[in-house]
Amino acid sequence: MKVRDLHPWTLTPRQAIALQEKLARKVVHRGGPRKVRFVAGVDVSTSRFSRTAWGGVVVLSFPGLSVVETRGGAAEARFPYIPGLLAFREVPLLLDLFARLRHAPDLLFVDGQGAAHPRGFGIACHLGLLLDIPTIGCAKSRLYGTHADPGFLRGRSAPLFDGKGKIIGRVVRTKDGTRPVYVSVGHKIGLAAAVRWTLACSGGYRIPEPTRQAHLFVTRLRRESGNRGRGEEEKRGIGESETVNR
DNA sequence: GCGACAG
DNA sequence: ATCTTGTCGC
Repeated sequence: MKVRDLHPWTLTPRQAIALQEKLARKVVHRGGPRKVRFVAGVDVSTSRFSRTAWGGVVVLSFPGLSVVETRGGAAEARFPYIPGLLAFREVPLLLDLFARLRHAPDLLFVDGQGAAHPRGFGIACHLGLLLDIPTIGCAKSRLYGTHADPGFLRGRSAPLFDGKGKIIGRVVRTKDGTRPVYVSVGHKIGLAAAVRWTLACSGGYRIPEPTRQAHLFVTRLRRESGNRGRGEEEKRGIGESETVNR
């Protein structure tokens, strides 16, 4: 039985919120990966003409940050995009892709929030909890919380506060002068470590390499497998690759 | 009631 | 996220 079979995905928004409140208590906001050999990134792209969603998982070596494996595919998104409930739309597809992965990531970057969420349970927490691995939520824009300007230079950051003065994440400048990214704890990692890993996995671009490679992969997958989407789902992943361990 | 609102 | 042409800056 696969992980997804243990989880009810066909929920109403109200039920989804109740589930988040329940699962949020199980998230671990401390620690971090001990030794990192593989870092992964995920991305999902949706069609405007149908409910088709293309997704991809890319595993990179660390500290080299070179791609060692890619898995991709398409499926029907069974839940609409609702701010705060993104996981219910993207996680099912991503779990299927992880089930086909040969390399087990030591750390995962998720394109979205972790604890910086209305109920402290963004998609990074959701994925981390179901996969039971350290995850970092690194979003391109804000969903929840308030903050000051982190400063112009790469490496600078500012705390992200919830409505009660509690720090739920950090706004991090990963590249001089570009818009900052929103970093928050996903699962099995602390905020300070999450920020350090984000910077350690960012090079000359604003987006951390794992997430950036996942986005590039999905864009390529979508282009090579014919766009559009309506009809046949469970499409094969094109351009998948793997590199034998060692 | 009005605005905010990951991807 | 998606769509879409040009354009501002290093």
